[in-house]
Amino acid sequence: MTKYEKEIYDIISHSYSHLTAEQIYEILKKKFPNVVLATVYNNLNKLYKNDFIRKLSIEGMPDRYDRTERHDHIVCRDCGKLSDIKFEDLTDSIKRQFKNDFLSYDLKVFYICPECKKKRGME
Amino acid sequence: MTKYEKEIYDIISHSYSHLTAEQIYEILKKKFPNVVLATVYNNLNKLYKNDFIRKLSIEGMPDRYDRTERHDHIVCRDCGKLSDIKFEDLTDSIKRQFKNDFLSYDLKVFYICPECKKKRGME
DNA sequence: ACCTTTTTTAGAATGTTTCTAAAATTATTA
DNA sequence: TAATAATTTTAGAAACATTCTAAAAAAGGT
Repeated sequence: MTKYEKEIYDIISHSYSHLTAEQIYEILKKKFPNVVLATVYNNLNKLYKNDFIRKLSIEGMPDRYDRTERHDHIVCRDCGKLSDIKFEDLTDSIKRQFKNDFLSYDLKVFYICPECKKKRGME
Repeated sequence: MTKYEKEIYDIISHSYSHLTAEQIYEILKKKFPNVVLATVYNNLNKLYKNDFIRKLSIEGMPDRYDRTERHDHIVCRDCGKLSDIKFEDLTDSIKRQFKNDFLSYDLKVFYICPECKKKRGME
């Protein structure tokens, strides 16, 4: 792992906030003021390809990067707010159906977060 | 529902191929040569907000639109190819955990499709 | 030290999606 | 039905995220 790859990996694996490339870049700049956004993307892609990090695509927002430790997500359908949840582990069940022939899975539960419920006027 | 909203809804609900906005636009143009891509986006957003269609965000590809009928997806981690699968229904299970307070969920299973396996040289 | 490979940089380019303001259409009301 | 209001569509610009390209810098190997 190169310097930046390691740094970016550390940022993601110690964060619980599903950072965007831009946010990672901002964090990295504090320590390495000369680093460039393309470097962040390069290393994110490399880390993702090698399964060191997860990549989350939420409809209508930039991609977010996450630690690989098994957990699921709940997403507000109105504002896109993303939080961690831990739902039952489906690995074995999926393995059974696909005869081990899968890498990972991604479960997203959609809801309306309390703030957006207020906005919508549905208490 | 307006004319285009209805047309777009029909295209999506009769298709099993997870169309992009661009693809829907191309289909629509055959019947309405003057329609414009922004109209497609407007109506897709409206349909999505009102829960008439699903929206699928796959890492590194344009959003895709899908019928709401319950089913899941399997995605090739290398090329992004998307196919329908039907995994056990998790609705009740999630309902139990979230006390009915959720709208829907989205399960994506990642794998390497046969073509990409060949490319990678892993038969 | 020299050559090779990999990584980073800088900035342009690409692709998707949203935005804006005007025009067209549809619905409402008098 | 004419007048007005509200909604939808258009056209094109703009925004935003991400990738690409070529050169420079850094790291690795002999």
